[in-house]
Amino acid sequence: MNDGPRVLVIDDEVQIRRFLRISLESNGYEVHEVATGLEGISRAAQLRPDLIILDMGLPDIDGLEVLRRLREWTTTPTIILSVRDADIDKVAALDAGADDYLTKPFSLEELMARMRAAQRHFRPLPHSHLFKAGNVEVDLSRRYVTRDGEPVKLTPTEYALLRLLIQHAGRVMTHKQILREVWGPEYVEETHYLRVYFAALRQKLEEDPSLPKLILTEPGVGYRLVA
Amino acid sequence: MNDGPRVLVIDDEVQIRRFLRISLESNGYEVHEVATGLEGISRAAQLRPDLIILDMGLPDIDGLEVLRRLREWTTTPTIILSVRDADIDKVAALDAGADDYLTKPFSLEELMARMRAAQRHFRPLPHSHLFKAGNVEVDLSRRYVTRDGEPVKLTPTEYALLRLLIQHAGRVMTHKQILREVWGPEYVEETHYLRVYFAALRQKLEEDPSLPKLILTEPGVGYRLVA
DNA sequence: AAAGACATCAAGAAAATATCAAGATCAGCG
DNA sequence: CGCTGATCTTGATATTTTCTTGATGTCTTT
Repeated sequence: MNDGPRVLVIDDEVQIRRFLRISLESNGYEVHEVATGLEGISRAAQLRPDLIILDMGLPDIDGLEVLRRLREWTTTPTIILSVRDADIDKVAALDAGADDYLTKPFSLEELMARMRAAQRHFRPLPHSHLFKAGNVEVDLSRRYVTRDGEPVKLTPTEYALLRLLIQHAGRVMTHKQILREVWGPEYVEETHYLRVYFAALRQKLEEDPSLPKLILTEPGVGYRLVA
Repeated sequence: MNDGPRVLVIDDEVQIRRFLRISLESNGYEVHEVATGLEGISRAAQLRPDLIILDMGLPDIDGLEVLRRLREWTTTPTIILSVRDADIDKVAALDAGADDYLTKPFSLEELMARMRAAQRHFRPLPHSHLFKAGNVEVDLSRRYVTRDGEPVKLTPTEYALLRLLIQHAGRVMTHKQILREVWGPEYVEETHYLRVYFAALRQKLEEDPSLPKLILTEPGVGYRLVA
């Protein structure tokens, strides 16, 4: 399993690591494990996990200290495992930035539910990816195109074409590249499509479609979108 | 005290409410309390608390149902209190969108630490429980829809569809996204459902259903609700 | 001036969407 | 238990949009 969310387990007990590896991997997680706090910190930096499971009783440095050091640079959701059930320990861990605190022994079901809950908090805000050139604006995250502030309607193919150009803005894309990306490898000879669809795009986006300033033709080579 | 974070306590036991009010107010929280689930939902909409503490055993509707109804329109951090310690209850609550789950009796210290942890997660989303566009208004907290001030009756599926669009107002939702969210992952191919139900929604909400101004079709892609 | 590459326009084909209505299912109720 | 009304599902058909294709015109280079 190396497709699901990446989990970093920091625990010195082999049995716990083994148990978590088997259980979580069979539930679609990609599990990485280390036995010490220092390893944990460096592994977290390198791995950029989606979730950290941190045992409080580590051989080298205190779990609380590991958590503090992690929180200096990352907000990755972190769930604490501990044998200690006292309030004061829970309070200390949560206030140091833990997202949740489970007392050993814990049930796998509860751990996984709390993992899902912790992960929900981490959803990165839907930053809208904006492209702007001249009087044309494209919001790739919303699939929304405007010209002079007015919404522009594009067909699926037109939009796919425009998006490809934006992703390579400023650079020339050859006929073959474009055809392969938008229509598929079996269409690389259909250069006529390009003429038809670029004409349509210019019609919808250019001030004067016969004197394009945004979508430029590179004769004999391909097309280019100004950056 | 009416300056700190606003907390809404939904619990039918007077002693618990009293205890929480005194304890939390003396720690700088602004505490509001209700005794039933339905009150809780409407109070949450009106008050916009920073945090909700929800008891699972309520006299009118099940706590889990209250949580689900809250999660239809708000992501306010919500901590569950319950007498039940079984995994299955915890898992159900956390998967329904709870941020944390405490078993009674609990310690005030731990509760407050978990409250602080839960609040850290809160990223206020630009969601309101009221949606308005054109002559249509939707109150998500009451599941109440009006057109020109007149109540509109929607079937459960129609409402689920509308709610999804509202939660993503202004951006295109693809056919698959909609089908997965409203009908479930096994329905992602049933694009015909979309036609039928969008027709019904337009019939009920649009001025002229054949010239929709609210629910727009993006051919080949999906649908979009105007923002 | 001719050839090759590109642009434009338009019409038929294909795909996607809208509409209408009948059968199936389900929940509440006498 | 069967009835009733509401909702969901399914199918048939109409309408709209998009894709594909061909014909024709223009520009540039040699």
